Amino acid sequence: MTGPPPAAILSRWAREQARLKGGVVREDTEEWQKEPSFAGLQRVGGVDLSYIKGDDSRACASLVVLSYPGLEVLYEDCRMVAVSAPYVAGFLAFREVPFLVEAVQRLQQEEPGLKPQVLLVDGNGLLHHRGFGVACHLGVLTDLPCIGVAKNLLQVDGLARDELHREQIRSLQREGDTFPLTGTSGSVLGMALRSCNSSKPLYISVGHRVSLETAVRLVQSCCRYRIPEPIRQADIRSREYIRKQMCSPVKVPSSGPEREEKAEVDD
DNA sequence: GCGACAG
DNA sequence: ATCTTGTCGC
Repeated sequence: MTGPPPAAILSRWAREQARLKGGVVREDTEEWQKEPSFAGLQRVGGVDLSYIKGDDSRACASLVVLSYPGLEVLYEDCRMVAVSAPYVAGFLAFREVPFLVEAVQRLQQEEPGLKPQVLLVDGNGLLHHRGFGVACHLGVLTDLPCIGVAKNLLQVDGLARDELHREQIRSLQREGDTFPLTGTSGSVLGMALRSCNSSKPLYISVGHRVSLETAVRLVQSCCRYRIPEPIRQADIRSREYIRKQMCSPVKVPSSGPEREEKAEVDD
């Protein structure tokens, strides 16, 4: 039984986003953001969740912090989590954000000195049905500068994967080339970025406390491959964590060769 | 009404 | 997100 959630649930979620939306800041708020080469920026974070093929209840949430501009991993946190909310386009935050907030809180408590100065988030920020994607959601809840990095275009406000869009993608010749994602409403919701020699661009949008211009430049400067290193490392580590877990011994609760020393608690 | 729809 | 091997190229 994997049907779409009741409209009432989605409505409640939408209201929750509307409540939080007032907290989004779309301008640069840190000094390093105003420096030509981001002088003063030393740590960039990345978050991601990886799922198990046949299991829609568990996933691995990971948070990594990389040095900047060296892009070496300084901190890693992978943890199995019990996902409850289903995946519904436009409501990704409700599925993934709780575990990411927990990871950020753990980091603040255990290694406060490694707190990232900016976080790259898998998904969109302002480029969203209600102008409040997962990158905004996480940004408001943690008050960390956040940037939305999506691998596919979310079709919203007239934006579509149509022939015009494909033509615009073809126009991105060199890495670093971009074109604005302007909705029917007239506002620029994000930017398509050719982050490397891949014909497939990244879709960058403001999450929290970062301007779109800074977001694009920063993501570009974190790319060794198409996916910016912080997100790529979080992705690699979370799927590796799951791969190992699937090779580990299976625990069977009520059967098995040896189950005799168990002191059964009967009423 | 139907289809499209980040991860 | 995940299912999936080799393979062509720098």
